[in-house]
Amino acid sequence: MPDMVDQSAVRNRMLSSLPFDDFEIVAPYLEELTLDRDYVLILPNIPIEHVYFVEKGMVSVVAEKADGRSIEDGVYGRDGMSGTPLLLGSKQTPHHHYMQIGGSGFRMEVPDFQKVISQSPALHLVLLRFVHVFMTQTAQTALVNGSSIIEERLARWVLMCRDRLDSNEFPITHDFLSMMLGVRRSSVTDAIHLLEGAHLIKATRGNIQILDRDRLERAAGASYGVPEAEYCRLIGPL
Amino acid sequence: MPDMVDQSAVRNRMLSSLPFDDFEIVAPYLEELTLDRDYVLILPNIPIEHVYFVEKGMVSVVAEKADGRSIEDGVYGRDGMSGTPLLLGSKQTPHHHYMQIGGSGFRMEVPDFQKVISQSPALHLVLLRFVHVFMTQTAQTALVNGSSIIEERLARWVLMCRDRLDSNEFPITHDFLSMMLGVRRSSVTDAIHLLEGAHLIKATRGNIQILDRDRLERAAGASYGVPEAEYCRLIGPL
DNA sequence: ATGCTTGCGTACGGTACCGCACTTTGATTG
DNA sequence: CAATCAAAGTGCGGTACCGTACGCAAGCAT
Repeated sequence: MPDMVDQSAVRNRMLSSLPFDDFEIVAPYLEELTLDRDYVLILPNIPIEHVYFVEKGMVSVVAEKADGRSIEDGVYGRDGMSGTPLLLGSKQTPHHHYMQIGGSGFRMEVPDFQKVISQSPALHLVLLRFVHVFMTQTAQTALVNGSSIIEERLARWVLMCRDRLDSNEFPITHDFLSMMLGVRRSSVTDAIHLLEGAHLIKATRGNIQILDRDRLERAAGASYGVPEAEYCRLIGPL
Repeated sequence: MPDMVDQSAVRNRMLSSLPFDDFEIVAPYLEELTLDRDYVLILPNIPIEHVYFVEKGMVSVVAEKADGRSIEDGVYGRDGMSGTPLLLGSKQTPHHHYMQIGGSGFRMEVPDFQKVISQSPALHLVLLRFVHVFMTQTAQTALVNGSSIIEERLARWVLMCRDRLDSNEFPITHDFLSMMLGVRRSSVTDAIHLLEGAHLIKATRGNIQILDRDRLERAAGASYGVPEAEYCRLIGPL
């Protein structure tokens, strides 16, 4: 058995929120690893081999159309887990999961995960609740993709990023943001300039820094908040 | 105990796909009822009291923004069930579920549902799989809302409707479609005229009829198909 | 220093869709 | 059959965003 992970040092909410007895069931199967940017957690339509509990960094969940266009459905980091389809009777998913912001985490082989789930109802429950919240997030993405201007959607994305990292600053290029939001790269540049002009963020080459979180939230308007409230209600503060 | 429902007459896929022994567990709690257009199955942020198994008709799942704008996240009919949050450790959801096309179905009180779920792993599994497919549908909605023109999205919507009703014709107004797609009412009118011009559909007052399903699917392009394939893979043909 | 690559600023014509509003038509009701 | 209302047709100016593309600058390797 590998060295036991110390729960008090764990940042992932799915793991840190467990009663100690449940954590002890899970811990022996956790393998720690670094998760560099672009690391693929799940390939579309391929059976999942490992589930990942992110400690640092952020994952993008991306849906791809047959014509090559793609867009981000949602993001997660230490607030969740990869591999939720396994809880829903599917070994795979049509979506791509990869590290958008590099970091680190734990992973577990799927057979071990299935065993652990059956032994720890507490873990099973919190993971199902995460599924519910993530569905809410995806629904909110559908909503804002259809009804909000780019500036608001960008503000929402930056806030979601902030919630999952513990930093007001993170590395991201306009090019990647344009893929996430499903818009032109130069439209992202324009939207960034608008938020910068209002002194809400500061952008440098490959980097975005939040200057005023409260006013950024106001800039996001009704785009931001619903899934976040649902997370608090069911799982706890992030 | 009410009269037992005859499984062979049941059209809802969640119920009709069950082994007979499992169906017998479920059946005693089913209450048959008509579901008129606009009937509300789930109110946002209010505890769910009944779960519904639709037999005929179609449900819209709608997300609302604080600023009043709303958009459809997905639809279901005899392919699914209302009340999936209950499977995910939540008694409520931020979304609105109501009959978009009137019909009929069964309902069950939530405490009975919880009991039935624990007694029938087969039902539990197929419902979880439906959750997975519905997530895929919502993700696809996010994708097309952000990257497809209205004409394609309309074609997708009509096809999804066709899949869930057994008719090539169904009652729907441009006004409702505009709320579902999150666009202007007159933009819907324009898109309908385009599809009509290509002889794919025929629209009359408050009504849409499909003339050529195959070519309509081609008109929907990459917008249509991914969640539908996932349903077939995990649950079966619809 | 020199080149090379990647990320960003900027421009221009084009278009899909918007908000608003007025008209016309079809169904329903008294 | 007239009155009424909901549904659909139509028009017009406006704008958010697109596709494309070209130049510049920051960082990296040689």
